Amino acid sequence: MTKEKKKERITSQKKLILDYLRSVKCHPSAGKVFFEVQKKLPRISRGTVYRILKNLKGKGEIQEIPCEVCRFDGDASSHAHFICQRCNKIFDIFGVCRECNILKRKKTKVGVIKNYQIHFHGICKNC
Amino acid sequence: MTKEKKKERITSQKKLILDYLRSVKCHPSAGKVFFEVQKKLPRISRGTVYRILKNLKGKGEIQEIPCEVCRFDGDASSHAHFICQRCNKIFDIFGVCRECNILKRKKTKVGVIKNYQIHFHGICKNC
DNA sequence: GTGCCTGCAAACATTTTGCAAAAAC
DNA sequence: GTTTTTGCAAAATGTTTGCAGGCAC
Repeated sequence: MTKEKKKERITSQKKLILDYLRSVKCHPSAGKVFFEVQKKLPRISRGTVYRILKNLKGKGEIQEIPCEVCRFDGDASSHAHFICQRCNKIFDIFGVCRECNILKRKKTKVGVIKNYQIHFHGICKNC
Repeated sequence: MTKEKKKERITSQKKLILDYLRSVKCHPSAGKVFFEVQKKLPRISRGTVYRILKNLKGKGEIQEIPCEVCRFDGDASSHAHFICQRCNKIFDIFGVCRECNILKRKKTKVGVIKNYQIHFHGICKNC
């Protein structure tokens, strides 16, 4: 009863940001998203980008990768990331952790797990 | 030859911060570290805390847990963290991922893994 | 005494917010 | 027409940095 207040609207800004994140293999920061999206929508503002990213993350459509400065991934599935300590590039690694997938959605001693993230740190093959 | 320039000094600030992180079970943010350490060393500055935390992390003596706002853990071993989405508390989970331990220090397609972090997100038993 | 480390304060980067105007429905 | 969303700019937050003086060695 207290929920059906507002219904969300589809705007060009939202579509553009989600399309951008889905289309790109890199893992851009909020600033990078703003910079790229601005090319197509010059009047978009930084605040809007932050609001939309937060909104998409809240709906589980994208995921946030917290590192030095947060990065975003258009693929919201639970996969691992390899973060290069030298160049800061982020690579996807799929199918790494069977045990974590088993734990997911189970009760642990500390609480109920909804999601997980794995970050590997090291030096990438280009560096 | 290019390395042996400076030799590091042991200061009361460094000792205090490391002792604090090692003695505490919570996973404090930089701000919290400053606040707590300030109780014993009223003249310490925020800049010093940030510098020392970065230094300790660089030496692998502590680890940084990147989430909304970075948190630190006096235990630098590769163990998992459970982060409550409601109260933001962080819990340690040990011995979770055998597969990740095997991957560690091995070459993968993307590069050499030195370390990893696993973050579980969910609702803790208190919430 | 030498040179690294600290305290301070200012600078910087990133993210959030209030509000009026614009856009979606 | 109503209500959500945006753009703007200011503010809040978190972190880094330059420099002079202090402290470890």
